[in-house]
Amino acid sequence: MTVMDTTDRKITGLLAEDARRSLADIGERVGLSPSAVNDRMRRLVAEGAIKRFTVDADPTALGLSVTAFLLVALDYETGEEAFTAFADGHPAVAECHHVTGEWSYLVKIRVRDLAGVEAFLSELKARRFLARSQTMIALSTPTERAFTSAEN
Amino acid sequence: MTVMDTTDRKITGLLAEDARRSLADIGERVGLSPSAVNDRMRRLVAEGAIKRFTVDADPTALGLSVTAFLLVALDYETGEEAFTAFADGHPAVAECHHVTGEWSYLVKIRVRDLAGVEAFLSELKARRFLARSQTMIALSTPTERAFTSAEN
DNA sequence: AGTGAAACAATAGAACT
DNA sequence: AGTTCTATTGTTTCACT
Repeated sequence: MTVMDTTDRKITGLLAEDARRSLADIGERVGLSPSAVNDRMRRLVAEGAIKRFTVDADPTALGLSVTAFLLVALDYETGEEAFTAFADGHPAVAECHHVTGEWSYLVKIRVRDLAGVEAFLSELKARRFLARSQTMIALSTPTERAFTSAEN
Repeated sequence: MTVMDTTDRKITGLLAEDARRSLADIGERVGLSPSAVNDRMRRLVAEGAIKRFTVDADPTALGLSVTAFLLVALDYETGEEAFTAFADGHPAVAECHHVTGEWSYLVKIRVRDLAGVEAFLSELKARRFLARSQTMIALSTPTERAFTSAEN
């Protein structure tokens, strides 16, 4: 992957804020013509630096009122691949990270209600993935952004 | 907030997959004219069901190679508001959730390198937010999606 | 709420530096 | 890599149902 220059980063940042900005608008802010911005955007998408154009939807409006995090230690019998394939294919799974420390995986799920959390745990148990697990329900989430700036 | 009907949910889902679809394209898929889709989209944005149009950027391409999760128990002296305000204002913080269980907050950060994790922890310590904490570094993340379907 | 048409704005491509 | 010009495509508004 080619490294992004400052202009690429500005463009990506502007799009992260508002992906409906016109090429002319972005061009003005970064000092390029609309066509040049278009070329760069295509390149960023082709290279995978921009994975996709999407909307930030309020999960609650979609009927997904509960966010929960599961710390899981996999059963020794379980192949990691079987678990990650299951997680990736499951509609409730928003994120699945292989992490350092006491636990193997941190899984973030979004479900309708607490019964949805229970159902998800039951699925994991039924498939014998779990050696042990710990569940944290999000009571509130003061911050949740798709984009993190690179100022650090 | 008005409840979303099936068409609204379809539109939101289509936009989450690809926010650059034309009104005509979306209209065909949901059985409406471009104008009607436009009306609904405006309403969804106005109501906050669609929070914004954005891009899903690869953090690595932006120079943020490390994702880490911090479980934090706040110091008794710390006001929760002071902590959430700090987290929300910090550029490294991608998510901050108030959670049930042994820990008060789960914080997801994205930083350049491991030194960035250490720097963030130092900041928390310097501000005397921490009673105790636990850090998990993401070794790999098999799944990370902005959008979770409502099929559960 | 939705349609269809016309006016307007944005994007994509070509020719060129 | 970038610019400008233009054809094509997409969006917005409005009168009407």
